[in-house]
Amino acid sequence: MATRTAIIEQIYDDIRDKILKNEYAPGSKLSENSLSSDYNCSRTPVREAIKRLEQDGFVTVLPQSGSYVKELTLKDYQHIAEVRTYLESLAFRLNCENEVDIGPFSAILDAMDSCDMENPNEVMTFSDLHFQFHLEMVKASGNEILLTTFNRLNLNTNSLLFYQRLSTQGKIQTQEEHRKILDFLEKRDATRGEKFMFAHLWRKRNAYKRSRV
Amino acid sequence: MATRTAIIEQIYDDIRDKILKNEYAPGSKLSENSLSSDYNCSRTPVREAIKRLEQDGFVTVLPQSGSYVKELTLKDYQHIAEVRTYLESLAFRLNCENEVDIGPFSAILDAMDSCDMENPNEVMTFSDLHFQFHLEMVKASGNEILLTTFNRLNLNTNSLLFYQRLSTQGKIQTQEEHRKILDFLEKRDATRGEKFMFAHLWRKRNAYKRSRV
DNA sequence: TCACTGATACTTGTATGCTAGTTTGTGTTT
DNA sequence: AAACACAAACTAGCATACAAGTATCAGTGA
Repeated sequence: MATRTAIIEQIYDDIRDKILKNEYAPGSKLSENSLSSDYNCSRTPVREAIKRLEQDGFVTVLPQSGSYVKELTLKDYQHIAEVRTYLESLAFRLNCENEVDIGPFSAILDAMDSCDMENPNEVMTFSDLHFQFHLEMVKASGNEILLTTFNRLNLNTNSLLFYQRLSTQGKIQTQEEHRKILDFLEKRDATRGEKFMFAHLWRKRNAYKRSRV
Repeated sequence: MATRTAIIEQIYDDIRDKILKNEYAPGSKLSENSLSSDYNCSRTPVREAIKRLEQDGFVTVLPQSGSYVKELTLKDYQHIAEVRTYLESLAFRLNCENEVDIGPFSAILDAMDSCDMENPNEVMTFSDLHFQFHLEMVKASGNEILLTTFNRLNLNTNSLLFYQRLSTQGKIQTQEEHRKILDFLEKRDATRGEKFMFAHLWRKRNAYKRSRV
């Protein structure tokens, strides 16, 4: 089977994950040599993985110099938020049309509810679940191209935490919105639900836009 | 400078172009060997280009077997049309916000007007310009991530021509809609314009959806 | 005639070597 | 001490060699 080609995939996913989780900090170097020894393989698969990451905007490659984790500007974050808003609005509409089961979504929201926002660890869990909720929305749509497109957006931890209200009060407000989104989804109210989903995400985009110095 | 790495870029663009223009037919084989002799280089750059094309959904790579131009199903076309609709709606909104100059757009529409739809050659030109119009809309937005995302959609000739009304009558109707879009853009009427742009594109999506057999 | 088997010629996957450009650090000069 | 120049060490770009899986086709058996 196609187990061989999975090496590149695995390296790509791994590095991407570490970038999104800020384990590889923006600006830090990704050397083909050191990575190839990390993964116990030659430079070739590492190289292809880095090329893919470059294509997706996670990495900047300077020829004959090195590959570096991309440092995103506020403008980049704004642009990503804009695209994201529209992609997720589409996802919501498709989910209404497909009459998807809201069970999995409810489960995530319930798990988020039980996070204690005074405990930093659980705040982290809350953020992870928050992203899960949105990712699930895209996955459920059944549009593979939409999912691929969404996954290529550099939605790293920094971008996700930006202007997030991580207090207990903030959690309550966020969850209220999420439950409202789920209500619209349950009622298959694409028009009003999409509008609400749009507003939910576009607000963040506007935060990026305003915070330009 | 970074002239070396441009080889991959060039090969990628070239193959992508040929796929979009149906010069490489869906299902046809893209051998690394024959391509590397075509471009007078080794397999390495060709290979990286193909990997990128695979990532973008233009090519299917079967391990130890070969790379093939992806054969898109109606469902794929539908999915692409869905994503496209939302991306271009975003582009329109951004163009309103940025108060872009409608001059270049008018120029394209004028050129389209002068195409004789009884002449197959000019029908081709009309289609090219039609795509240009939509691409320009995305380019003008100033959102690089949006542009990259849009370019990665497999909007090939087949998909673009599908259910296109290529008669003189069809041209008139299409152009009316385009001029209306431009009107909204000139008035910076993001809300109503976006709605119109959305309908303009979503109709095509629905055509794909209905034509499922 | 058909079904199966096996060898062969293909394909891509991976490793490695070489080249050319960039960075860095050291030693010299002022 | 500071600035410059040069050399050495590092980087990725690309070519090539080998490994391993896949498809094809001829030949043999029934």
